[in-house]
Amino acid sequence: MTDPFYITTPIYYVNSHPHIGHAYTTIATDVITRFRRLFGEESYFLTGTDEHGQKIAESAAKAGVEPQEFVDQMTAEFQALWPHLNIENDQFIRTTDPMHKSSVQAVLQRIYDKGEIYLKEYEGNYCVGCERFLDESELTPEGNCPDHQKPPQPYREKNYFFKMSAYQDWLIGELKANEDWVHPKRYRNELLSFLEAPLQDLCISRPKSRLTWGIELPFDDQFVTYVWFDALLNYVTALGWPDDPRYAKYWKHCHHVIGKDILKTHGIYWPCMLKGADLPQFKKLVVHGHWVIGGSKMSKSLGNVVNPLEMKDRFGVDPLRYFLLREMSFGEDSNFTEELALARYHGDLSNNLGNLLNRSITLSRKNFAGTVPQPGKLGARELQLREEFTQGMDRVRTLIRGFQPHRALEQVMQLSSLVNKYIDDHKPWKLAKDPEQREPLGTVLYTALDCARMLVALLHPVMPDKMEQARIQLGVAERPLGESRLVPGLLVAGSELPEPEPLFPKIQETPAPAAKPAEAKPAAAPAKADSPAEAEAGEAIGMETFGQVQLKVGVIRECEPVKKSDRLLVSQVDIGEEQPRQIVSGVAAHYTPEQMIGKRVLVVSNLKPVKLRGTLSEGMVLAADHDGRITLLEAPPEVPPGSLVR
RNA sequence: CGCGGGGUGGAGCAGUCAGGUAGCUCGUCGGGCUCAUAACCCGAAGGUCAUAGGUUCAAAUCCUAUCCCCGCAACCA
Repeated sequence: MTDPFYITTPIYYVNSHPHIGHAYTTIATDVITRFRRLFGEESYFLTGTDEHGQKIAESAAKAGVEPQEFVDQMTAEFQALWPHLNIENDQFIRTTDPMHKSSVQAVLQRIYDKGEIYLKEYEGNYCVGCERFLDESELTPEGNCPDHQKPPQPYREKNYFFKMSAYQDWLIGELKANEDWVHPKRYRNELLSFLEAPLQDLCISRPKSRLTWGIELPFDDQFVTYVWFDALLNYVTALGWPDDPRYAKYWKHCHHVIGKDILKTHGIYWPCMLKGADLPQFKKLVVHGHWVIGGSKMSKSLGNVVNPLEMKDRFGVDPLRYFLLREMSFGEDSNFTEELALARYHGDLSNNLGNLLNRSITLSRKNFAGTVPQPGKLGARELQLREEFTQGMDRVRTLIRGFQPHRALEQVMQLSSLVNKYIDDHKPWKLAKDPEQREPLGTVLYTALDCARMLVALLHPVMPDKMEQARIQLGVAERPLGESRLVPGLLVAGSELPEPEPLFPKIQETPAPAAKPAEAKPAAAPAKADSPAEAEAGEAIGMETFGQVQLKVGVIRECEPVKKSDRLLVSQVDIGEEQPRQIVSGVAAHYTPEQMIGKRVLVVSNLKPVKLRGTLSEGMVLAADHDGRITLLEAPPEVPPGSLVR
């Protein structure tokens, strides 16, 4: 009798569109859930959206709609996407659900009644433009807001605080006592190191004068609750806390799957909040890493941007799911490139598994009139193979339960290899030529098909559609779900085997980048360009606009690093004026000061001077950016400094 | 001393928390097979597990120090 299993993704903030991060977390959670069900555990999978807050209100205003209308649209986007990624969640919670709101208020009231929430007036640097308090460290050297170039105003404000600091020692104790509370363990250590510094009380409100799009505090209608008590509580309110039987059944078995970016909120704020509300703790925090593109950040130049979600159109959803789960060592960051995805697809799915299915089905059809062969008496080799499968499937179960899907899938593929080897060893194509060997032939082919059947069951959680097709190819009538499917010998001899088609056909190597630009990208329909930089080949500018830019040739006479900065170099550039210009450039990652000196570069000479990291910069040196590499553009040696560039 | 992650055969990665024959995928070379999606199987070459110390009967794994990469933060006019 195993415990029920409750698993959640974070609720996603609907101020931005769904991206690979959302998709990965949700797919991983879905896969784990489906595995648990395969292993016979009763599971409940929750995801949803976080819909309140300042940014939402702003975005709605900008779009000229009411916040509710805005979040309805954005949430619909998430809800529409998940089925396309073969995600089957049991529930989808929205923080604007009435039930959620009333539960949040109930929890807040409860903590307030205990005296764990207090009102405090405090003073800070408030930037009206940003509509928020700025920390000292965020200000420019002159003490201005970096975005608005204006000094923030000293501002007094009252807000409610949760006495989180009181729970610091308790939390440290919990983390130390429960080694498995946070997975992988590394993140537990990280939390403990956070907790070496004193924990501050948590500001949990916003005055309505600043923000109305939120849940009103039950004990003061002049305030709404800030994100923490609104968003994190969804895990509890979704279950119908306090009275719904789902809460009683599932809550204490709760596993939170999160990306490492929100470790602190889930590993520190959330346990303290639960403790403050006298609610039981969740069971486990499961933390995964991030996808990086091509080893570093995405380069916006040309076709090098890999949008992982577009991979679904190229490979199909299921292979994408397989790749994401197999490739990322759970907890670590991982690289996403088309090459890696293609290698996995061909190596694991086409060659190993797909071909195994194809060859064993084809052989059986040819020799047994299109049906699953009748096996003879099993020999030592067959029994051994079954034993290896039984053990292998146990390992898969253990690895999945230990949140190591990458290793679980590695294990599955090794089982697949084993069957390929078994077939090769027994050479059924040879047996087929000898009428005397009819029975051993049946045994070998049956065993291969039966093993393939178990592999299909094992991979169903990862690739539901593909494995459903495979199930049909194997002539299995029942859906291969449920633990009993993981038992050898269940394949029914005599079942019809339809003509197989390759499940994972080979995919052409990367088409030349030139092939692409013509076709529009209808797939990712809704708005894309969210920053001006992405407007790339945007509207053409007129000559008069370009004419406003004054370019000159300059020679770098001196150069040194800017202190307290690892991207900036400051150069003295001779552009034919009496004094050399001091120019700061963000090229320290690509050039040493020594390499800079003597270069004959192109300079924008009529830029408004600014201070960067406290150092004055009176212009800009032009450079080419190719795949993240920076190369300074240089003028030929015969051009004297000060020459105008036109 | 801002925070964190990583350095394992040619490439990409497991393994490190609970020390005990160094594993996977791809690539290379040789062989086998021909049922199958030019797939499958076998064999070989190739690693002082970044470096230096230490603990231990035993260290990729634990401890200390150092070097190098990469994210984040600040910052690329």
